[in-house]
Amino acid sequence: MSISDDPFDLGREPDESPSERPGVPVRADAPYLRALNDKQREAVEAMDGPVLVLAGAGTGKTRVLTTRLAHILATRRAWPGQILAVTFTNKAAREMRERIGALIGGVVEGMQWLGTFHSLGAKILRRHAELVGLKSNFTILDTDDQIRLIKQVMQAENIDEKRWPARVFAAILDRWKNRGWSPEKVPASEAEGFARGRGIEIYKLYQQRLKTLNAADFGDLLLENLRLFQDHPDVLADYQRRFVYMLVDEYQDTNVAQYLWLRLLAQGHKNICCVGDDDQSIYGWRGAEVDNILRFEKDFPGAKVIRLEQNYRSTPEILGVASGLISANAGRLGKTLWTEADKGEPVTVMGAWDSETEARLVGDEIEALQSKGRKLAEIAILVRASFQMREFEERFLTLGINYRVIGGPRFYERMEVRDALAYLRVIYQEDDDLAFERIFNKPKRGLGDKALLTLQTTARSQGTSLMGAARSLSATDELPAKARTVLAQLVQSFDRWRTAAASLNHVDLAEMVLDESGLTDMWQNDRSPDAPSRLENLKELVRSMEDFETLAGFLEHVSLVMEATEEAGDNDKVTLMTLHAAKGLEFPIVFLPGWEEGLFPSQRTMDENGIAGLEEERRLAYVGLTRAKEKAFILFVANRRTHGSWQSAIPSRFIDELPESMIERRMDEHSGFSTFGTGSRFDGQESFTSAYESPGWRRARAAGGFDPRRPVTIDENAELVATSDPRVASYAIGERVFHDKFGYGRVRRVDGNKLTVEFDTTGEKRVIDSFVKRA
DNA sequence: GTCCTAAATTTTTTT
DNA sequence: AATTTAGGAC
Repeated sequence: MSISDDPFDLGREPDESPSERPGVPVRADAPYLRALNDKQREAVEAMDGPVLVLAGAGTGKTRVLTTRLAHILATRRAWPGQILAVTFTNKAAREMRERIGALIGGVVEGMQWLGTFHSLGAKILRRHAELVGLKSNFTILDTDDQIRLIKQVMQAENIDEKRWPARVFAAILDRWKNRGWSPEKVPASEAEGFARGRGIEIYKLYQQRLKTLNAADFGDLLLENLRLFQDHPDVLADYQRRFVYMLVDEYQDTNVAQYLWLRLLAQGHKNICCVGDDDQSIYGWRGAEVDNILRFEKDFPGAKVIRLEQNYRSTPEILGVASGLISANAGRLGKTLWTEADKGEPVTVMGAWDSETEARLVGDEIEALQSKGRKLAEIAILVRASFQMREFEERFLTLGINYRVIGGPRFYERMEVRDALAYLRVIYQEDDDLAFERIFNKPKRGLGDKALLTLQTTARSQGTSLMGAARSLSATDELPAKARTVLAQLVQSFDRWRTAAASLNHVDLAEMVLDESGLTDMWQNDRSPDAPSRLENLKELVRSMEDFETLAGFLEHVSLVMEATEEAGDNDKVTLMTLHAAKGLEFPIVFLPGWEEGLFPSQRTMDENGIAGLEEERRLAYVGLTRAKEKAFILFVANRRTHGSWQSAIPSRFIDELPESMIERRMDEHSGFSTFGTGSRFDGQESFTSAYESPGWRRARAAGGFDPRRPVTIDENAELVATSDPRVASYAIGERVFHDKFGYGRVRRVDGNKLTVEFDTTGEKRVIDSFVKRA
């Protein structure tokens, strides 16, 4: 086999040593290199040995990553199949694939090792599944399955679920796995807190159950890789040889398990390039260790560290405000972002009376921007927590502003979709008891807890799966005749579907299963108002399967990606999402609402992680600000509703940390603040500050000795709250009303301030009277 | 075994 | 406030 002239030739053995492919000198004026600045270029051309690129927000990180990949390929230092490129999210992986594709064309198809940690971990695990006690078609459990399984284990161990909830243990287990701890490695001190120190025991039993179910959870995708590499050095050596170059995106977000995985794999060629920004580390709650980035030079001796500090995204004002904010953090590697961009507008800080007003202000501002010719697609609203989205949605519906929510409730998590998927999972992998359990009486077949218990006992005594137990039980008389018949029918159906799966394509199979299982009928006969949309979702599920070659591929996608394929049509819409979801994106105009103590920074994070938690929140604020290219708005309110009751709030400490010279403070005149202050913001700087000194807030501070971390519920404000909520006269039964979200409807029942309304489109709902208007 | 009512829980962020 | 879960009645 001779080396082809085409540097992107795919027909190469991936195991060739790099020496067989001498690098081809690339002209210094190669177009893709010319487009880079000096630092970026240095990062692209530093090919040998470990490299750490500290890339500040907006400094062209993705461009460096993709160009570096293209450069490796163009200089023939490695074939596409010899490059491991790993990202944190599916979105990032997709984007990288697209951008490399744009740079080098179809060769990107050969990059079979570009993906998220989890998808690559799963890929490797499937290849060697038998070495860790799994079969290659193992199921990947999601959090829901995981909790159900933990619950079962704990039940069998007679652990009081009330006292020690399974979901709590799931979180602990997740943390352990993120740290790379197998049951033997969990320090005893860690396990003391849960179920009188029986945590490790539960962990072990849980892992045993996973093996019998032929399943792995998210953490296992990496942990089992580590075990595989440790127990089978030959397998590890193979991958070490294979991955000539390694690239890691968002390195600051890696957890210990991922770090160990990378370190093992990098020992071969040692050509590992990690790109990250310690100031954008926002996943500590999920096990990310900023330490990984801080100790890079220690772990990879001789590492070259390159800093990217020229920002191409934002105005000097936005950059200045963001830098000023983040400088309040202590543990940083330290970078100074600079820009050549022209002076822009200051960052606007706005206060509002309550969250409803906040949404109104943003809505008004958006309409103003629109009339200035800005597109809705240029605007994003980034919130700390998804519950904040509701009020914006309602406001936008009223104003007729188109919007899109990123990361809302996920398609594959809907009940009806999960049920359908469970059928497919059982067909594909018969030992998937969790899926079997989910649907063995869905639609209702007259099988219940008793039948399940018998199945489980039989399965355990025979050492088989529930399906196996069902099979043998249909031949004995342990179950009542009726249940036995029904069960036998179910087993028969699955046998039939499995046979069909061999010859039928997976889309037709899914249609057949939906039809014959009775799931479709079940929803067709359902009279509840959301039944039609559930049916529609099932259709959509079948449609989405068409994008995949095989059932296996589809199921893998569902468990690893969890998001439906994006809807077509790039309409002009405002984007509404969480700050976490916004990382890596940019928008000309960004709104950052909800900057109040307790919400942002989040009380819970501070309670759980103290100063470290606070610093992570601050980084989150930094991420939010640096998403903006031209203009950023920060908002806070004096009153926010949590769990139904109004709570007064004080502005986030982050607002005090913004450099005064680059911000503009603006009060909403109808917010109620203006009545406290000496005047509106428009005649001077100090009036705003005096709003902080308003009687309400002064009392708020006095009340709790001013603990800024804990918003105080102030009774003195009660009457003010009441005035913001004008009493609406009660409605009469039969009256026509209008609701922002549900549209027109007719009042059916009145319960104090709660109305039962039959909405024309969405059916009967219970709503609060102040949420509807007379039609 | 199914259906209804009462109570508990939720609001962080996600592979 | 709204949704999910548990328990009890039928």
